Amino acid sequence: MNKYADIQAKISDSGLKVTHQRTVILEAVHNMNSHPSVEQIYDYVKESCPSISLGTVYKTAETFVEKGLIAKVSTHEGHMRYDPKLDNHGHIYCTNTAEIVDYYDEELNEVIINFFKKKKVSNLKIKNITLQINGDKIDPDKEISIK
Amino acid sequence: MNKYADIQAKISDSGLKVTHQRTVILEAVHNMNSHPSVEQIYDYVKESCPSISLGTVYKTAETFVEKGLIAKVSTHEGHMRYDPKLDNHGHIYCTNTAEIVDYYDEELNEVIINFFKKKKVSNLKIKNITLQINGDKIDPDKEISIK
DNA sequence: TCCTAAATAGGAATAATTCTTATTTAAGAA
DNA sequence: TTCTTAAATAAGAATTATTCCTATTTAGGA
Repeated sequence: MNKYADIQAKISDSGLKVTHQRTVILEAVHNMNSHPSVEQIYDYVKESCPSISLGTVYKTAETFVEKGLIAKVSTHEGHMRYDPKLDNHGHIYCTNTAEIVDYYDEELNEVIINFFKKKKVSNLKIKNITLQINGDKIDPDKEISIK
Repeated sequence: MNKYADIQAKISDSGLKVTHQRTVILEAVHNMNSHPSVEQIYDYVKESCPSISLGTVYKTAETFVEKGLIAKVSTHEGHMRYDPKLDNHGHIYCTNTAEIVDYYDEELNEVIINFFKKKKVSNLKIKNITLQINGDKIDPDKEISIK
């Protein structure tokens, strides 16, 4: 019984060696629920892996992005954050609190997908499409909702 | 007859002192036609203002963003670039060449605007909405087109 | 022309990220 | 299981990006 079994399966399936560092880093990105930065991942994984080095976290996060295990999101300020969710969704970035909030809308997805079906982008191999809303959170103690 | 007249009017109208540095920096962002980075702006303006300091370019670019004279765009890699165009448009970011290409589509604009009219985002003061397509340019010598 | 608050140059300080290399380790082969 | 080896990691140096500090300069109003 290994609580990391599914995480390790993902790493292995992507063709990477399963190391303790990679396991805890991928688990962190999945469980932190906050689009963490490298530094935040580092702080989190030090609990279960105190000797891990920051360089390893940088390198591993990028490796996971290359392998399609996680996604990266760059904030309006140009800071890199990581996201375990690989499905189509948008991001709200709060410029005052640095929070990233996911939002899902099937209709909006469809409209965008249809747009790029109809229009032809030539000479470009599209990797991803991101719709990001940037703004200030008005009351920092309350949630942002979209409905 | 001052070739900077319109540029300087913009600076002045936004409530900022009109300095030579600000003038050439704003002119650079408008005329470089390439969503330049701070470093690129710095190299460009050194021609007409050799003693300008890099710190001034950093500070001035951010000041212009605050005043709404230019926009900032963060690439998929988290690097900051500046954009003189303030109207609604999307960006294609080429991950292999670091180019940013503008694209305009009235229909897509409308769809997105309508979405945010219909849906209510609460507790957020929206500053801007960006739709960015990230991908590799296939033939680096040819243009990207969208039609 | 004078005055003053704001802007700038220059460089130091800090932060973010990548690189280097010796050591360790995963995982396949024997 | 043990051996082998290429790949991964730790640690910290190096590099790059950005901000900060302060003395000097300057725009623009009085």
